[in-house]
Amino acid sequence: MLDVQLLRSQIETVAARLASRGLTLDTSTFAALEDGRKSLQTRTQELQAKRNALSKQIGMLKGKGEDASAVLADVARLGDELKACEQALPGLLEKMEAFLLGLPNLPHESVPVGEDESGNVEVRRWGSPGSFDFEVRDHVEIGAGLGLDFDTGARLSGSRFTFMRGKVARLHRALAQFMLDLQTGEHGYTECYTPYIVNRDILVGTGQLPKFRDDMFWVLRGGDEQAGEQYLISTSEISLTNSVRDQVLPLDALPVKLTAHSPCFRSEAGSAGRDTRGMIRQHQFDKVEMVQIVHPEKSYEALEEMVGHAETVLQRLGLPYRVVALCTGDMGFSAAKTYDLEVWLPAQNTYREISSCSNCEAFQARRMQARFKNVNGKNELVHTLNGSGLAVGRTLVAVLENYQQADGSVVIPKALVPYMGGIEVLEPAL
RNA sequence: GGAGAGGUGGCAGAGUGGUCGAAUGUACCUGACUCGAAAUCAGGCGUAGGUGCAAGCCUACCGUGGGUUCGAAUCCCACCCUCUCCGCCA
Repeated sequence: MLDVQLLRSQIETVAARLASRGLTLDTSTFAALEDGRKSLQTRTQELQAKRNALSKQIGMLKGKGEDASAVLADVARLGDELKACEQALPGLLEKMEAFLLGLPNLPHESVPVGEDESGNVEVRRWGSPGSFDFEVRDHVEIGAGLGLDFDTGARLSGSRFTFMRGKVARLHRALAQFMLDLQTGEHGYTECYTPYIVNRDILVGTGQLPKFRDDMFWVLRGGDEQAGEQYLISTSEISLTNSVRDQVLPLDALPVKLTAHSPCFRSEAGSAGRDTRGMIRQHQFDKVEMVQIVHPEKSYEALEEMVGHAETVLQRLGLPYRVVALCTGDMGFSAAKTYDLEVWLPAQNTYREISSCSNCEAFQARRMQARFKNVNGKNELVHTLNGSGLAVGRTLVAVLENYQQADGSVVIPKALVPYMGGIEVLEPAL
């Protein structure tokens, strides 16, 4: 959420910065809401102050045993207008809140301006795509003999679900374990296990709600028709970041660095027809997520660091990738700046997103009321960052495709061998 | 699921309709005393929001949401959470 003070004082600047994201700020709606809010709120508070003062008088008079009927009559005169104000104000404040909750974050000044992904800027490349002296197969073909079973996934749950058995299932687990060990053991993140089902407010905190409800899976508790719905997390960023909501952290607690391996559930509304083959785009996938809660002055430093943490995973696995700075038009709702990591997929002959690292600045912190005590002893909003380290399913795809052999086997990257119980090559069963 | 107890400021803990945003203790900060510290003494010390150049003034907040009342931490209703015991259960 943007700082409402900023909108009040510099609406044109805000509008210009949002325009770079392709969003037209409805300044007249804001102005109308703000005018209404200001007059109604000040009037309400004025009447409340009068009522409180008169009520105190009544208390004093009655305490002394004197007649209070005159004051009582004064208070009664406030009645109707006060009641009307107190009834109208919450609705107006909610409208204002809803307006603010629907606005995306302001892009950082260093973000390249662009309309869509074609405006993204490649920052660097690592590794070079391998050459194959045979026709490369995609992960669907390679995986078929290794236990990667899309038919069963579809039979159980429909499209965009995958069933894995045997060696591929183990490889999938090995990848997650390896990533988690790396981020906790070498990069200083605290391993977490979080709920996968969360309350509505939690999604408002990180920005999935109210605007992107269609992207979520939501659930109802058995037997209780009255209970509100809860949501399956679409990333553990949600539960990790919200772990500091409504908190005032001591200065020396920063930075908080958290990581978790979790499933992620996404309805992929609006993605019909995209990446329908294979496990690039699934309704359920695993991810090792990194989250940092940092001092506002350190957040851009932390972003660079976090990108490095994600890159390390790809480097240890020997997977070629590039780092891309997303442009204003391609960034996510909550982000002020985002780097994507794109891994080389030989079967697609292109780089595909495998990690996304974002600095959300105070955007989420303001929604969550996540603060720290600054050097002056004042409460100040933290900055939050999140990044994938990495998406496990897509990493599995990348390993299968980049390490495939002519005979259909797949060499296990050295870093994973210990996690595979010493297995160095996956041989197809068929 | 059943029975009971409870949710008040960083913590502890009072407050049962009227100058209560809340006693008191403790922690913390500032000052005094001290060579320094401890002890002691004095003062300060919640959050969000509105308004104002500012000092300040004002509003809301005692688990959450409603209600009664001129006035609610206090009374009423619903819900949530925590703890204890029992049942069930991976």
